[in-house]
Amino acid sequence: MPRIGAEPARRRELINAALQVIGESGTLEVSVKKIANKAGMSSALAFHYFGGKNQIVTETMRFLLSELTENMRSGLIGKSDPHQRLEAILEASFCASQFKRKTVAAWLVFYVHAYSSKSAARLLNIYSRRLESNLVHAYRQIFTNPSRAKKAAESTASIIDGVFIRHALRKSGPDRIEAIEICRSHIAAQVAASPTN
Amino acid sequence: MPRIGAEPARRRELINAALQVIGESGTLEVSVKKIANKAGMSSALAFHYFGGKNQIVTETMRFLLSELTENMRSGLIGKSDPHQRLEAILEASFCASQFKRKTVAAWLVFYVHAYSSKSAARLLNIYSRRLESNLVHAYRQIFTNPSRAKKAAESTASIIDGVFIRHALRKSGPDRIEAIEICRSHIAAQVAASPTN
Amino acid sequence: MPRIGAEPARRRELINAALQVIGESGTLEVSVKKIANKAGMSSALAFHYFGGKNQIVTETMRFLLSELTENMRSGLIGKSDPHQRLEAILEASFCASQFKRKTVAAWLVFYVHAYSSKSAARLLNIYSRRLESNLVHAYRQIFTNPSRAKKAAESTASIIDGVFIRHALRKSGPDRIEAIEICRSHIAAQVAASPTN
Amino acid sequence: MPRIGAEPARRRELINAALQVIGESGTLEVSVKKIANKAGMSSALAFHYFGGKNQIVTETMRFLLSELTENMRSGLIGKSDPHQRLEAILEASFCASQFKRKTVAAWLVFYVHAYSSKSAARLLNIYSRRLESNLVHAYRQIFTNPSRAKKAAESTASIIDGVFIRHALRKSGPDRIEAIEICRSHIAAQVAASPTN
DNA sequence: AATGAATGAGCCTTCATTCAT
DNA sequence: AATGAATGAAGGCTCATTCAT
Repeated sequence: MPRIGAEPARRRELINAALQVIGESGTLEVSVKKIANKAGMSSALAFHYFGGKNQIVTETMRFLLSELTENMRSGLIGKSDPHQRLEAILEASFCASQFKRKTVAAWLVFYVHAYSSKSAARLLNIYSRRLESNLVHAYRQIFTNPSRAKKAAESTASIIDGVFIRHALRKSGPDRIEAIEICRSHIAAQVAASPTN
Repeated sequence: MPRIGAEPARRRELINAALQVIGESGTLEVSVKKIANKAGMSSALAFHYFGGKNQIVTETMRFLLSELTENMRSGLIGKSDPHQRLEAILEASFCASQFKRKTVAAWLVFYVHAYSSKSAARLLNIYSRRLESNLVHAYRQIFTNPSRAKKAAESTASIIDGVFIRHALRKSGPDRIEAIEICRSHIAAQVAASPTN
Repeated sequence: MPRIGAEPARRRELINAALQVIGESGTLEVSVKKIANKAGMSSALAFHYFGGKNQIVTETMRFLLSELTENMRSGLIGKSDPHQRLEAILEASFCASQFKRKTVAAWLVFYVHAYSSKSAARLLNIYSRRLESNLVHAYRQIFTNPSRAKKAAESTASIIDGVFIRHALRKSGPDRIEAIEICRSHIAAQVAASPTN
Repeated sequence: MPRIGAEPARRRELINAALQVIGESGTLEVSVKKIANKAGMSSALAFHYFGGKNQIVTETMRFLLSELTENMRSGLIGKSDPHQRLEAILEASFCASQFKRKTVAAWLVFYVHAYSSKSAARLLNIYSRRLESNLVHAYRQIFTNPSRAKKAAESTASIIDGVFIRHALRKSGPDRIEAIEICRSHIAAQVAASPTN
């Protein structure tokens, strides 16, 4: 997790601007100039700080993921009950600060970008594995069968992603309550369906 | 060199090429020239047939969706048992011909594109509503409570999308058996969890 | 004067279409396709008939000029009085059929085109000399001094062109009555100013 | 390589180059690249400074007109005698610096361009009205009848334009002495023809 | 630290033109 | 006679990137 706070404020402004612009346009096809100008600086300065468009994109993605990771970490602290932990994971995944239309759109853009960008894939992978590990860990305490736990984790990760992507495309903007509810009931169904495992 | 009456064939070739190129690159940022060349023609001809890059993209998307729709339609024909229908929906959603890495990637690209393109959103919407209507219809026969059916449909649609997107990013390429299995078990859990509804 | 009547009707239609399109757009930057389509044929056929865009333009210009020339010729026939002849020249120059906004615009376009096109310059030159010769001939009968006649002719040709161009740019469309009146009074002033010459 | 604070100079160079290129070719169909290269810079820089080809053209036209306007203004300063003023208008209209073949050609091109371009028409209109107002003002002091003055102004403006356009197309290049002489004698004839008005 | 100057590369698109049918 | 197929060339414009100041 890069400590962005330690970087000059200008980098933060730029990352924020990138998030805005990418989120608004739903594309990575945004010019560095547009991002830099939104951050109130010249594009040359953006290059000075980041070295290139790729890096701006990568750092912006890293920032988004690190926020999510931090949310999850802090939400899980001190909770040992698996159900509580699953709930915390949902809360973090759809946390109000991130589950806004523009942010979700940026998320999606990065998600797809990972398909063709190695560095983006790496970043996403780290986050993805952490989420899965948290899920597996929780489900292990619920299902005695490890393979069952693994499957439940995979399935839960899938529905989180699915709900995410579907809500991103809604004109009305995503509704986090509803999103969480869908995932929560998925978890409940999973558990209920295999009571003795 | 000019082949007469070649319009339909040429358009198909172009759409195929677009699918390839977009699927390979995971982006809409591909030049018309690249697509046209892959289809064995000059970019000028591509413009002659489609009128512009947007139309190429739109038509390609339409093609993908129409294939999916057709798969679903033919898979559902003559099945009245709701469980069979749900299974058919899964089969169609992850049908072997479409659930290939490149196709899935193209799918994803279009999916995201719909965020910023009105015509893409419209196309996606039509397909999306059809899927949902099929799901709701099936669940209505399983759950007496209509609201329960609606929720199950939404949840199932979500997990299908989630599994789709997750498998798209796998280096190893998507595994349709596994994908279907995850969704199938989600459906089973839904049903098992609310036996009396 | 090319006998256009002897050419296939298709050429005529094409020339007419070119006149329309050029007159409407006020530019030679119109595609052959647009012209051909306006004439109800494919651009390939236009090429078949004319061999190239340049020829289409040249022939169209030739047509316009030949019409003008014919008007002038028939208007002058049988008139020997110089004042009557000058009046006939004005009538022909601003003849109702040609002095329409679109036609005048096409005229202008060709006029400017002559600056950079040899063939256009040649055509214009022929017409220009004929007009001048007609003017000089008339003025010779009015002014005994040949140099005075030459000057009057040049001056009259100038004001005809000037009135033409100014009326071309009017939003309200050119007004031939007014145009002729200006030229007529110019002629009168010329004559009145040198009564004894 | 970058010169700092070069914007105004660069714009001027570009405008000059545009004038050259347009004047040489007698057409607006000149690529921005050609203009920019003539000005010793890349086309991208031209776009950077002007934003588009249209603006380059418009600014070039504006420059030409402003020069003409300035010539007229300074030529009229301190002159109150109407005949002197008319003479000054002619001098300015055919001032040596502007009445060169290439400049006149550019003028013509812009003139015709005004037919299809709103912004060009606007620019031309401003200049045109100023010229007319100057002419009317002078003739009002010569003719007591205002309608007579108005007609004389219109007629003079016409002959100026006509002489301009005719001289533009001469291979030998325009001859300002002769041009002025024609207009001068037109004015004289006007005045002589209506001595008591 | 910060920016305007500057450009090469590339993209979408149009067009005149040719050719086989 | 007539046209769709096909393309090379060119044009306007954008953009990531570099550099001097």
